[in-house]
Amino acid sequence: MIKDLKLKTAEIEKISHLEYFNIAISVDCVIFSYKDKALHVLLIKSDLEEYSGLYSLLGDLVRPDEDLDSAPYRVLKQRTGMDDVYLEQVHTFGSIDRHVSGRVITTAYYSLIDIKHQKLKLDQNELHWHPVKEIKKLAFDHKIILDTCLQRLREQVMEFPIAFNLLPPKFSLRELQELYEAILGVKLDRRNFRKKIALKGWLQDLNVMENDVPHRPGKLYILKPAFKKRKAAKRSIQRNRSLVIE
Amino acid sequence: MIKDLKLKTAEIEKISHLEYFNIAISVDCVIFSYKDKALHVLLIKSDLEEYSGLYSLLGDLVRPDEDLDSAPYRVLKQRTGMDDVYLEQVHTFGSIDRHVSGRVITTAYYSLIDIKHQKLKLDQNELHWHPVKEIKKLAFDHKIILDTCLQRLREQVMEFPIAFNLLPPKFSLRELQELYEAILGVKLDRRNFRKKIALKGWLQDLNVMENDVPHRPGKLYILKPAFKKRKAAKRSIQRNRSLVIE
DNA sequence: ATATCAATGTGTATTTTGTACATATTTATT
DNA sequence: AATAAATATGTACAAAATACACATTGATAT
Repeated sequence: MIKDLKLKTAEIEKISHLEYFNIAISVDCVIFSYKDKALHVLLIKSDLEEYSGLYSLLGDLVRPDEDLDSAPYRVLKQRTGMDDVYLEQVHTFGSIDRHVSGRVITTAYYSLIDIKHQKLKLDQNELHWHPVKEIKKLAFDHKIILDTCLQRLREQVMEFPIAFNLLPPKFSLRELQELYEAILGVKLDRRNFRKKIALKGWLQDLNVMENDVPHRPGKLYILKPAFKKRKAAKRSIQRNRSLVIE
Repeated sequence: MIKDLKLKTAEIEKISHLEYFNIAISVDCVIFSYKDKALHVLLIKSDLEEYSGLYSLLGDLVRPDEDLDSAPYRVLKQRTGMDDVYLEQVHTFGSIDRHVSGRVITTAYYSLIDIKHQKLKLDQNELHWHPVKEIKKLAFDHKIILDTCLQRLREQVMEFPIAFNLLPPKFSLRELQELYEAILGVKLDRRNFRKKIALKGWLQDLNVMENDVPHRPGKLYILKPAFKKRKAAKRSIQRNRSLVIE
């Protein structure tokens, strides 16, 4: 292995196996959801003394027998019970001292999930949704990871039909616009927003009205099936060696 | 460490240290340059039997005592002698079987360098520039890494003042346009290109003419100093333990 | 010196996209 | 029946992207 990576023999001798396999690799998931007209992220209370009272993202070490891109699916499945989620790799963070207890390089993914989804069960209530806007500080470098993922989400949300992963299948244009406003952190003009979305051609008019609003109901829409693929990180077959915690 | 990542004690016992530290992490550099009016990439002949005759990207294992983002700088410095390069992290590739000799997860960076730079000395002539367009196959998953990095470069080149890293300090608008055409793989309209570049405000007119062309010379420009920062991956201080190969 | 060649340098009309903005309509509620 | 609150919709204007042609300059060849 070391040979493959073009070190010379003399150097190889000097380097113990452990020295190069001394770095752990993890994934961290920035799991976004949308409720109460605000973007939320799923956090867990850090159990490290160094970070007592702080929250952190959901992550886990990557297993030697799973693809990197499979690891965040596993984390999500374990923690939320959901397995049909939108996931996208964003960036890999690897400062020497980013983790207090050792050298861990982490690949960050963001995920978009519909909080009303049936399967969603928050693992032992250890997990809580936090409004993204109110998060000032997280354990490790997780605030930077969160900010990086939020920025990426903002870059992509107007270009690709991904925001719909945060909504139930049927939604009104008002709900959709409020979602976009929550993600982007800006107010949008209703007419211009509708024009833009119409131009994308992502939506299918159901010719059905909302029935749960205390005012004039709006039309309901769905994302056209053609756009329903959950692209991004591929979900390859996992070959777990019975390490799954459930 | 394992505790921090939220495995439970029962599980920890089952997992040997080596099992989790069994994954190596590397960086691979897609080093772009520009010559003969074509985008080139720096490759090395693979010395693995499995890939005999194929070329591969320049990479190395990340050392336990260097930041992830520092590793590609080290690789570039060692291989080309250059240390003031533009580098940007693109994506991390981690399929189980992407590397024939073991589990290696790799973070890909692309780099832009001026091939006419004085310091550039290709390590023992093992390295060669290949026109990107002509590359059909590479060792490992390096063709996919190359494609991913090229795509990212194309996305960024109109938005940020980075293409200039591929040119000598002084250049004509013709050279700049030819460079953009090489990167993007399309012909551009001269007047529209100039208008667009002018609008960006990146360039400073030197009021000096080319003198090495067999036709009417054009004006020479430089990138305004304010835009000369090599952003992207930060170059943190390395704390190497005398492992540098030179 | 003159003619030719090849590239530089420049502007306008058109289309497309983004932005600002107001009123009539529908339904639930009182 | 009146009111309140949201839906639904179009147009004028500005900004950005695109398509397109000709006069000028300097090097070169005769």
